[in-house]
Amino acid sequence: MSVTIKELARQLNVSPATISLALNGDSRVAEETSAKIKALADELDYVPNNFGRGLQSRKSRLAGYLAGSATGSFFDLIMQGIGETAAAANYGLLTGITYASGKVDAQLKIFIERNVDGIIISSNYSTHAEQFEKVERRKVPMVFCSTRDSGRHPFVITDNFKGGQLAAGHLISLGHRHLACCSGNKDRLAGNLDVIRRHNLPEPALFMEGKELAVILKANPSITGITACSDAQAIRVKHVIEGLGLRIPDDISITGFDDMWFSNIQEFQFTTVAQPKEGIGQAAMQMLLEL
Amino acid sequence: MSVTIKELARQLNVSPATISLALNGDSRVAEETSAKIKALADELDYVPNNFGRGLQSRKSRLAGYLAGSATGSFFDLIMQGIGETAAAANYGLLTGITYASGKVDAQLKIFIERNVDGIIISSNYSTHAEQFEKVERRKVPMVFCSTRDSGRHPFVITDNFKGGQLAAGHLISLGHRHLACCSGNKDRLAGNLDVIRRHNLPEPALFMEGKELAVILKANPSITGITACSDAQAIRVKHVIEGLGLRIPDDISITGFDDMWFSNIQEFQFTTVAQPKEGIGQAAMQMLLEL
DNA sequence: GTAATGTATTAAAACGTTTTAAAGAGATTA
DNA sequence: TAATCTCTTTAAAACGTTTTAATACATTAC
Repeated sequence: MSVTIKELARQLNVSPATISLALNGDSRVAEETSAKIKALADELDYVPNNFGRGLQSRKSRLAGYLAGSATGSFFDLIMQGIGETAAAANYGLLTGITYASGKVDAQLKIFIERNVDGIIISSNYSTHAEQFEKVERRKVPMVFCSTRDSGRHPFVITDNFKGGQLAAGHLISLGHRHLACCSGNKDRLAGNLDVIRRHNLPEPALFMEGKELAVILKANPSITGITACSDAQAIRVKHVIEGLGLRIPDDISITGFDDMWFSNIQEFQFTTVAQPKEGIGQAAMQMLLEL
Repeated sequence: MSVTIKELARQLNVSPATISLALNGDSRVAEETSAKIKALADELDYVPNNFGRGLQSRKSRLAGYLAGSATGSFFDLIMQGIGETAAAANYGLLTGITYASGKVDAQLKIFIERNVDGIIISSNYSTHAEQFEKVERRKVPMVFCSTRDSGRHPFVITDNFKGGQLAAGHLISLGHRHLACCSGNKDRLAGNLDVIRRHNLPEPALFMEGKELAVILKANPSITGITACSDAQAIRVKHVIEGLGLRIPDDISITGFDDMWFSNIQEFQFTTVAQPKEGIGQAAMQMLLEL
């Protein structure tokens, strides 16, 4: 039973309308009255009731974030970025972790029922096209985040091509001439190849997983640099290499691709291409706010 | 401009009250009428407006989760557990990541303004006692999660003593007789000691960080088992050991303590004491629901 | 045939805010 | 003195739901 506008009005012998106007900084209300009202509101720790307010304004000042998983330290930082930007704009962030895709529907329903003003989605459009169309029909703005979408919605993603360029470029600048590249991400690989070709270096060997890599390394001792396509893979690669009796970074250098918070544990001894995950989240939320 | 109860009422030539009762499964409304109403609601994709509803019921069906950080892969799984349980109960989960403690206040305010029905907190009570007292005064239920609190609130934490017993017990069962134990967590260390003494084994060496450990290991070659007090530390310990020319697990075994999702990457070659983080989150949310 | 009981529906109020149009009080101008 | 203007305040309606007490009608009991 918290204090309401009516209560303030009663205590100050003034109408509820005046209270509302004053607290919203409307210039029509006299300086003196306004000051009195704000003082009392402060004293009684008045907090506007979002139900009443929302009913009128049709805005919940709530955003939803739908992610497949909270773990893997990828989405979490993105979420942190989103949350930060949301909070700065006085928005609450409703999160839906749908590690099982059967829950997408349920989560979206929860979002809709709470009248979220917009939704950020880190999940493929196509996988849940039907559900997302339902959201569209309700005219709830959506922004896709670190996923490409149907083309109808704004989205924010990492520039993987550039990331690939950075990774290969780093190894080349260390003096490596012959590389092995993970072919797991098309754009990153394209970035790798672009730089390698610009430097007129030999075509890199391509691999997908550890076993394959071991074979390649044995057959091509000239390979001294490896671009993994995630940090998790970099760790596996490191293990394979050590298993072959080679040392890092003396014999071979590795680059990862920033998907984990722990890649800055220096003991891992590999360089990673940073993804500005918080920045991605911030950008996504900013976009949403502008809709 | 979505469809409202009034619209349904208009189309069916029935009063809004009847619609409300029918959709809430009140037994007073006739079977036939109820069926008709539900059918139309379905067809028009009616979703009750939470503002109107909340205004009346004073319930938002929203819970808040306040955590210091989304990263480190500790809170994220807890959050997942909370979110899962919340969703199952048709609750939305509002998350506040306050990596900078200056934001605790702002986040709590956002929660309060959205009329959350309860808050789960993974943060020390004492650090923000003043803010939490404000929440208490508003009679918003709080549950503390993986943190001990003032004593006035329910809380859920891992049984660290038992975890310590498990870690030391595991090493002993592998045949290790002389251990080094991390003294970073009081309860876990007590668990370690308890098991060691029960087995009448020599007192373990205590350490806090890597450098210290290196000295200890050089001085005590009989030490072959190490209990680290987190997985992150286990990795650092591993690096120290390898730096001394010892091999894992041939020469020395390590146990970690589950704080990261990646401890199941088998290349790390250490055993970790699992914390049921999702379970912790689920339990916390369950508690909150019961308040 | 009247009264008591039961069933299905509804009118109206309430929840807390914002907004619009109007009212009231002075001051200024015609 | 009346008409106009400015400045401040307010009454009332609206937003969408739930709930309470009332109503209308049919059935059963006496």
